This record gives sequence, structure tokens and C-alpha cells, in this order.
Amino acid sequence: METALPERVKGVRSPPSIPRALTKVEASVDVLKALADPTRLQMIGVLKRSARPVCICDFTAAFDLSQPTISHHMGRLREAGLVEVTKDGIWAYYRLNPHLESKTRALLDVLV
Amino acid sequence: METALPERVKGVRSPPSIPRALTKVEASVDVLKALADPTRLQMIGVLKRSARPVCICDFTAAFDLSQPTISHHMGRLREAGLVEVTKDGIWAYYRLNPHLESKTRALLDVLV
DNA sequence: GCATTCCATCGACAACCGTCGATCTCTCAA
DNA sequence: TTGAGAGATCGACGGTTGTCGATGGAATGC
Repeated sequence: METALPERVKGVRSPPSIPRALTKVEASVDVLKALADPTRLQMIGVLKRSARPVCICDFTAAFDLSQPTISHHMGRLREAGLVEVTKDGIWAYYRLNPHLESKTRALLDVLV
Repeated sequence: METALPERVKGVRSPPSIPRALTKVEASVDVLKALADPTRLQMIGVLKRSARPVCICDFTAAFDLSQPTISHHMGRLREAGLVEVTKDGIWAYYRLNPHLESKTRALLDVLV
């Protein structure tokens, strides 16, 4: 029984009382959207566990997806600031962004 | 220079070597998708900070969204197993699922 | 019974997303 | 200089998502 608290009265709204969180939520949502795909989440897992940058051709070989699709997913991760690319000749090597915000780093530690 | 490691040779793929993670990834993706929306992420934040269940009418009042949209978002959170509902008369009170997997709980601790 | 209130569901719409084949750019080797 | 390979970009397609108004169902109060 919740008798110690004011009863809700029909037709009478309580004041909103829900603080509108702000830009912080939007930033988190962008990272979450980037991670909310099985291919991209596995990509992040591989990069996080790898001591050195990984050639994107290895992802193309490992996943049952076309090369443009792999490139698209990696681009999404790059746009979200999660990964960095270095070109070496005709190859592109990706690694986790070494300057990730601590909160984002903690998120990845929980996830992968 | 990476001379201590085998050089990548043009036209010759390295073995895949990327382990395909499994159902675990899919489960994480479902939670991430549920959280990857500003409205739903704020809802989760409110529920996590609230000591008692919150009437969904408070969310309807606090957000600039229609009542069906609020109900839809809460339904998504419920489908993902993140929240639970208890009906009290004509009101619906939502709270964080008290039996969240520890990994999911850790995720929310980082996020909100 | 009847009207009112809260909430979920339905149907529809535009926007976004994942995927592909085709194409373009760049680099390297012959 | 020419050819070939790696990777990004483009255009298109179906499926999903966020949003709304309208409707339906359950509980309450008159």
C-alpha cells in the first residue's frame, strides 16, 4: 500500500516533473544507433580486441556481406567517431578511436 | 614499421580470422535498438532514477509527443524486456525491470 | 445506464536503414 | 602506360521506424 504518498486523482495531472535531459541524450543516441546493428557491433568487438589496426578486407572476407555493405557499415562507425582509418597503399586499416570519451569507452567495455 | 609481422600481399587474402560472435550479439543489438531513441533513452533515465513506478501519463505530459507515440515507445521498451508495467485502476505504472541481466544493468549504469 | 478518463491498438504516411550491383578513384606492378 | 586490385560512392530496392489521428476497451464516477 502506498498510503504515505499523495493519491493520483482522476482528471488531475501531476506536474510534469520529468526533467528534459538535453544534448547529452542526443550524443548517446548517436553512438547507440551506430552500435545497434549486429554487423557493426561485431566489427567494434574485433577492433576492440585487436592490438593493431585491422584491414577492412578481413571484414569483407569474414562476413557474408558485399564489399559495399561492409564499407557502408564501417563508414557509419567512422561518422559516429568510434573508429579511425589509416590508408596504407591500396589497403585501409581501421582501429578503435584512441581518444574515445570515457563514457563511450565504458559503454564498449560493457558491450564487447 | 611492422616488419616483425607478415606483410599483406596484394591479391592474396589472409584467412578470415575474425570469429563470428553469435546469439549474444543479437541480444545486445535488441537492447541497443530499444535504447537508440532520444525519447526512450530519457524514459529509461527517468525510470532508473525513480524510486517508485511512474505513471505513463506523466511521460505523456512531459514530452511533446502524442499519447499513442508515448505508448508506442513504452511498448518498445517493454518488448525489449527493459521495463515492467502494473495497472492500477485506469492508470498504468511503469518501472525498470527488476530482474535485468547484469550486463544490461551495467549498460544502463553507464548510459543514464 | 451513461459519460468520462486513461491507455493500447490500428492504419497510414514519410523518413530512414540495410543491402546490393554498378561505377569511380586511387595505388601499385609490370 | 596500361592493367588489376582495394575500397569508397552512387542509385535503387524493400523493410523498418517514428509519428500522428482515429478507434476500441477497461475502469471510474455521476
